[in-house]
Amino acid sequence: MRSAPTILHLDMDAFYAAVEQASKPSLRGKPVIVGGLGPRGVVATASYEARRFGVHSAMPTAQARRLCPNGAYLIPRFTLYRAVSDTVMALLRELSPLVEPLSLDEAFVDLEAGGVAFDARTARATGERLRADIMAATGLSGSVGLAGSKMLAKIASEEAKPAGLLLIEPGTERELLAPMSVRTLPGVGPATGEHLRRAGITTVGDLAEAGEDELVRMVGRAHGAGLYRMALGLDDRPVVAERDAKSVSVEDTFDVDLHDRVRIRYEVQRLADRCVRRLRGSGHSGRTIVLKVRRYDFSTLTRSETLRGPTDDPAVVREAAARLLEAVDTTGGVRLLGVGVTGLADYTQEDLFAQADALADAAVAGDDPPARADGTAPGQAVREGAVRDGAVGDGVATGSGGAPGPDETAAAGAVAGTGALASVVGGARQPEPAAERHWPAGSDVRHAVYGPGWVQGSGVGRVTVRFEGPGSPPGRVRTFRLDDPELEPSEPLPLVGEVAREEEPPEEGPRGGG
DNA sequence: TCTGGGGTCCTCACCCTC
DNA sequence: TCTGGAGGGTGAGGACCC
Repeated sequence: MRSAPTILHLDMDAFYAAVEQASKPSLRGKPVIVGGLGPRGVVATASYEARRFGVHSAMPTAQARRLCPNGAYLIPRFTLYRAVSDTVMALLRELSPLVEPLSLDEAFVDLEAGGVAFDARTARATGERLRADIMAATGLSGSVGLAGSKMLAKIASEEAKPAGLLLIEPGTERELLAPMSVRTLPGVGPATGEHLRRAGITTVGDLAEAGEDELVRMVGRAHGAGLYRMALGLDDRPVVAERDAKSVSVEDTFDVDLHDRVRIRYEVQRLADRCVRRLRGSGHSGRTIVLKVRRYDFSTLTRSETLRGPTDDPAVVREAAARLLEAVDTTGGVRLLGVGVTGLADYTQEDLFAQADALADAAVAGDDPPARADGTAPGQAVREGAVRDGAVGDGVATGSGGAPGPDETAAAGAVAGTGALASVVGGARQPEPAAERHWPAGSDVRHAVYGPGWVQGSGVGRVTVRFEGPGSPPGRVRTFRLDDPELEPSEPLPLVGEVAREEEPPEEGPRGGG
């Protein structure tokens, strides 16, 4: 615990939704919900306007739609969020070399290590300047908490929301914390909160009064001791700039439960490949392979297998995942499958995917994907978008605000999400000749005549586009055929500063175009 | 129409070795 | 040779976070 408030916690306000409002002028001041749009999607972020209707993070999107039927429901655009986040993190690194990002929209900064704050006054001035700099650079607001420890700085930024700054003077912690709910403390979620409530402990003050022994008895050694220290306002965790990843995993929730064992095996193989791609992308190999299965009743089980040594060989991970699957009863249906690797080590081998592809090309008939549950030809809808970009929600953002198109309906029983499609016929990928293009709500597009815009909704063979950008006034809406050749997916426009370069040919969009 | 995705950390059970 | 405890590795699951 430091004697000066030199730990800063920044939390961007309703980040994803705020970025969407900044880039889509017609949504400013309106309820915006970003998340999975499929039947099993959940809300990632809701704008403050949407929160007034009771919509919040982690709520099923279907429930959000009932509470706020007139909100704008958009898929997440992680490429843009990452770019904005990079800008914000760069501003934080100007304050100190010790910056610990927690996510795209949150970070701790050790101001003392940057030599910019030694007392409350300079810390506060630094925080205010940071908020102004972020607003100037991105057009977005963030909340700042300042305190002598990470826990208190985080609590302070939460209390300061939205668009505020709160400094907790060292020495006032216990008094400040005492009346707060136990749920304020990091690590106290619904289960622990309920556990404590049943014992009559509802505030941080109650926690401190209960004593360490009692808390350890109730919630376990590590958690109990940690809770007691936090209740006293004690937290000496340092700000850590770099953290090593401990595991890599991918998972998909399916719009409709899978029952066909052959299909389930096939999905596990695909997930294993995606997982290894990500593993290799991060420069790691790993020793323990984990299979995750969530069944029709939402019960979740994991099975794992530890190898003799670390691997990043897709064939090895595929085989291990397949072995693990054999030990799992999937009767009744499966709503989610996941494959992960833990026990990471720092190395990768040669491009084993290229080798595997070469082998597959040489023996085309050897590894046919299974027939789809709806009876269509094997492998007609293999999602490529997910492989290219492991974005959250890729597997769940099926709906697009309107009625599902024919392809969506056809795929519903087989493939969650209908991103860019490619054919795999007899093992060789071919272009999808007749695939209907998919326009997820919120995605960026460019029209040859009307310029840049975003998809407001699609369905019944039509896509509705609003033509506007971050710097423009609210734009007009136009409707096109789904296969309009003048409409293309495009990259997001920057929020502030750099003027969009007109008429530069758009690169292949993150969701492809078929 | 309930409940995503990618993580971390902790606890407990079980097995094996010393 | 048998037994019991300590401790590490492994596997499974729960809770939590953003």
